Amino acid sequence: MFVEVLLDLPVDQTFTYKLSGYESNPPAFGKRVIVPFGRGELLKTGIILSVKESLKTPILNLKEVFDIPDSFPLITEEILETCRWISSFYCSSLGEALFRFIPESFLVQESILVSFKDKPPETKLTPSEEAVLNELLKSSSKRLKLSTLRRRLKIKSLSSVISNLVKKGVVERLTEIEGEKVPKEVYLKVGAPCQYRGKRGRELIEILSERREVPVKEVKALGFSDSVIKNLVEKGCAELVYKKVSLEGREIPLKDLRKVKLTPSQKRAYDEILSSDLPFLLSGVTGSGKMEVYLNVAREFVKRGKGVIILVPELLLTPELKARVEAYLGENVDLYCGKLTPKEKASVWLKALRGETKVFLGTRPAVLLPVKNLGLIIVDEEQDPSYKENQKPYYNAREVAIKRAQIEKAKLLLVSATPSVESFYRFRKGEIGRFHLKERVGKIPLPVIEVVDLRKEERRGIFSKKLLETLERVVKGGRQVLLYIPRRGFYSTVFCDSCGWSAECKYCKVNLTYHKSSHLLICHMCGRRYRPVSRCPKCSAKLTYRGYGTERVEEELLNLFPNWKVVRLDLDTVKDPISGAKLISEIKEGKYQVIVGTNIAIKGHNFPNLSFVGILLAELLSGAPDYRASERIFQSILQATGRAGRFQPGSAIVQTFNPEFPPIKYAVNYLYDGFYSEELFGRELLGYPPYTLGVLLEFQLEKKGLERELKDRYDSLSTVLSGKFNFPKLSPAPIPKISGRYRYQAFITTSWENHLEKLRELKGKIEKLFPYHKFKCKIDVEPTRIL
DNA sequence: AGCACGCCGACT
DNA sequence: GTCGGCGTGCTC
Repeated sequence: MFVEVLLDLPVDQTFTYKLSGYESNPPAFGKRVIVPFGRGELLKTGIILSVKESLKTPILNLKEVFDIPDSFPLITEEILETCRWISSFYCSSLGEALFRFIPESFLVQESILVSFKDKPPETKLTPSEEAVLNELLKSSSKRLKLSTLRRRLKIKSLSSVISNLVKKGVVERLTEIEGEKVPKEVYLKVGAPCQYRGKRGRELIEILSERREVPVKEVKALGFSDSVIKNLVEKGCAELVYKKVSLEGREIPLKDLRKVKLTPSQKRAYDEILSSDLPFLLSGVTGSGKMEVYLNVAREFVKRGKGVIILVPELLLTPELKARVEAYLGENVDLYCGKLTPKEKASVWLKALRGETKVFLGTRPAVLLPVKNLGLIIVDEEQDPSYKENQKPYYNAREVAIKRAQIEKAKLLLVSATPSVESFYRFRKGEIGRFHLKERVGKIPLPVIEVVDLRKEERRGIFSKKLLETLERVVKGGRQVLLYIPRRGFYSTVFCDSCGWSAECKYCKVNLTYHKSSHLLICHMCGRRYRPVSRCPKCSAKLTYRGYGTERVEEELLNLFPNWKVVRLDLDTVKDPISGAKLISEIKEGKYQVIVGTNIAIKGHNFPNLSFVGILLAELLSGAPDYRASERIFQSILQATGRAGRFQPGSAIVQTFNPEFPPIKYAVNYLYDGFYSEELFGRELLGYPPYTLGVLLEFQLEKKGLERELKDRYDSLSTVLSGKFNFPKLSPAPIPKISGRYRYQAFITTSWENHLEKLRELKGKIEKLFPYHKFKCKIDVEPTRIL
């Protein structure tokens, strides 16, 4: 018998292995296989793509399968097909696409141990060989993992050094599979009847006697400590049961559903979503209750026995959201995101496979969970750029969700207060349905947004007089205020007014950001720190600090109003979800009057007492001067101002030097369709996405002096593919140097016609023209960041 | 991606 | 003369 195996390699190729004697655990599509690979005795984990009784064309030197660890497939045909699309659209290999989603604890981690044979070397050893031997002698077991040696010794071709040592008979290789097989789940059940004195212990016994077996995780979630469990087990009152996870699903009874009454327009949205055959875009102003609508849709699918995936852009939102979703659906919800431990990921993956959990809430990687009977994928905040993965494969989870829903014949629901231009374009073309909720729930009016022209208005520092008056009025009225700035740091740059010099990172050539609290200049690219300077090193004029971040706003505000309670919400104060959640609940309790925050502050939180939002400089919202600048300004203004007055009328002020700029004009007047129409018109005119498909090519030079050659090769690439892609001039990347490597880039575009074929050709040509050891080339299809 | 093989310069 | 640098091609 033969199996065709997919491995985690950057090549578009599968490998065939022979096998015999697997009657008890027959090979099948989707099961894992452990196979030897390469010249050494390296073992790798692969996925079986097909099983064959015989081969049409014989292959020489076939190797034998080492092991088939599972009795069930780990992936589905649909997941594989989605990965096929990911690999062709995002220009990666199939293996790279699939193995990015499979939890790493399912894979063989390390396979070679080196052990010292305790024999004096007969021949002379090279210095590297000596070093390896010394490390082995130091270790107590005289055994080391290859990865440990690599970490400690930093020898480049370590495996050849070891091969030589093996030849010289000093060292031997041992193979060991470390990769966790199916993780075991631990359950607790009642043991021999006994008198237990502790109060908590007796409570636990009572719970256990009601159910046969309870997962230990659940017991801990109920607030029983490790020591209680340990004591009970030691006394024999309870028993631990280790179970290898099986694919038999356990039915979990529905909890009581929370009754939700939809408003008439919410009900219309709900009905349209369910009756439409198309993927659907649910848009609506902030506070219009989009979540109630989509959770009701999800509930309907759960009732029909279907699985649901809800994608959110960031983890910070999820703990609060999980409780809310569970209350709505009366279902257990599992979280899934990159931050889980490998074991947790494996466990959630298996629960999805078994159908034990039906609803999953997660970030990017959750889009390919093997949910049993998948019926619905919801992409909340679909416009969010964090759906784009910035490692290979550079996929956008929203696009993968659309593709997967199509393959699985599942419903797709995009949700956003400020949809992406791409989604609006799809709606215009009739590819997706759309419902727009125009009003807030409870007839609370949208905040009135006032534009302040900074060229005309009287100012005190960074605040206009009008903004200050409003701030005072709102705070005195006992309400909260949010001042929104899209950056962190105190002053964004250190700039000389007389000669134009600015402080930049020596290695990254990016402007440094001054951080007042640590009194340091920090490079946000590589994290290097520098001492601040007070005089310009070029012309020795006194330096002006320009731009502003959250810290400066906080300080200037406290100078004007020393008694106010001000809180900063940015990456510096919200380092992890726990501290973030704490700050957020403090804000909700009314501990602060003013919130000075970056994007973190405006994502999905509802601060009930917040009634005023100030945007200090709308121009900053563009992020970078690329073709998406207008879109980002429009979205940010509506996202930020939408935080105001969720439960009682609120207002907002947008300060700008440029009040006539279309995205500002449309946003402050809530002219959604007007903005998207004008924006689409401009994109079409200039040949930008979504009318074209954009690909960002980024070249990294492995050493200096290759610029000429790179330019020549880029020219020949553009000649070979001239009819297929539109090639601009090659330009230095916005951050031209990262850790000593020079970077160049080009944003090329093409029509959507035959795009997969053209992308395949592009990838092939690039691999030929740009040898990897000289130029690292990143192909980023539909990038979210160009500058 | 790793890894080995093979081909060139600077060292005992 | 050999050690080790990097370029090239293969992995069932």
